[in-house]
Amino acid sequence: MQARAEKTRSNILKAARNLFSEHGFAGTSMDSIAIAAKANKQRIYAYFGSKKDLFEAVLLDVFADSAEAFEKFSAGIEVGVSNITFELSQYYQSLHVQKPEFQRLLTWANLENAIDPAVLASVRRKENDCLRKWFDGEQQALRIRSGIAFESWLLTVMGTAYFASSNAKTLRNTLGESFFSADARELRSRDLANLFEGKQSNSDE
Amino acid sequence: MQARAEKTRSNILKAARNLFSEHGFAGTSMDSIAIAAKANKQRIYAYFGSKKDLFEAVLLDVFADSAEAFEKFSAGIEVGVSNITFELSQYYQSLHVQKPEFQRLLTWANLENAIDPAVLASVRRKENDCLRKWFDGEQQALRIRSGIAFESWLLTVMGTAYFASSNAKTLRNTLGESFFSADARELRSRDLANLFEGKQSNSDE
DNA sequence: AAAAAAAGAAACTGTTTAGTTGGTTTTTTG
DNA sequence: CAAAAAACCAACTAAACAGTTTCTTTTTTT
Repeated sequence: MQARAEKTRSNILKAARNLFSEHGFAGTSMDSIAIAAKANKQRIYAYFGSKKDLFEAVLLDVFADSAEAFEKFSAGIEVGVSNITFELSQYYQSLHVQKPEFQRLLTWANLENAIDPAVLASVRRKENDCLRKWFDGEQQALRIRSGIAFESWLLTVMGTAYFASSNAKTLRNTLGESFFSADARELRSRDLANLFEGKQSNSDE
Repeated sequence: MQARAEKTRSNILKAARNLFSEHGFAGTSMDSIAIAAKANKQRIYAYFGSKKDLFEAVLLDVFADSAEAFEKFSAGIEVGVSNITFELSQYYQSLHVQKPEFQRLLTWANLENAIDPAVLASVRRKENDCLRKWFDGEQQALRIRSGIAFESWLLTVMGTAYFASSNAKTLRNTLGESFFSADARELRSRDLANLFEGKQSNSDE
């Protein structure tokens, strides 16, 4: 494939990512993608085969970007020094703010059943293993309280970030605009870190 | 409106709710709704005007059901006796399991920008006020630790339930099937309650 | 300059879609 | 039973859609 062809392909992929993330699979037409990519509709079919295949290609592209972002993030983490819960919460929250199309696309794909579990597994595995290792280490070092399951921790940190972004309109209305400032985000990350911090309070019930 | 007409209208609304929640606004055709409702397509337009209007009617219907469910839940809460965090977490999680179309429809509507903020505000206000009252009371009674913002608490409890349901396919893959058992849900609720319980650990940093 | 790869323009097929219309049948109600 | 409300049937319009085809133009490579 020549350089020009590569450029056209990537233009199409980028346009498709924008439009699919904005309007979903059913809500996006191939014509609109061609126009947005400033390319010929024929080229889309030449490079991607079908609308469905194009959507999958977009998903894979997003997965790759998402994995790359996590690589960068994890490279900056100093185990034993960084507050993992705080940093992770900040990371997920800022990801949702800076790359909203990641979450939108994933959400569309989830709703539309467009995610191939096998593909996803291989993508998530690496990130998940890293997180589990961190969590176990922190919990053993008593920097994360005992008696809390990894799944609860992960779900809480990812879930709050995801929920805040996914239901932004709802929350803006009930909790106010200030809810979405960087300061408010940091406060939430700190609250989360605080919750999971240190030893156990009382285990029996 | 006669009884028969009422029945037809409600059949259409129910079919529309199912299909919209399954395939989204763009992914659902009026013909398919008519067939599912075992009604004439014309009747849909007679009762609801347009596809968009029908979608909004479905949303309002879901909001009403959702508010009713919360009413029932809150009636069973004994302030000072129940563990609010635990009960609320259980409530939201079971709601997502038992009425998955609530969350699916809300998610579609969020993605498709189909929610009228003004309408939503009035719906959420009541529930939100109740939750805030509960939270403040519990925090003052030292049953929820101090130094944690209401928003963090709410986001955590609602967010984890929402995230687990929204990304079920993803999580089933990375965390396994057992993640979705009633026992696992209860464990998560208990973990959450545990996190927010009691006094403060250490506030300065 | 010649050959080949890449891209464009534009019309086309066949299907699906939202929404409409007009005539007929069924059900309810007075 | 008769009027009126409710529902059905089925064909229709006009636009949008995924995907194809044919032919021409531009760009790159040798």
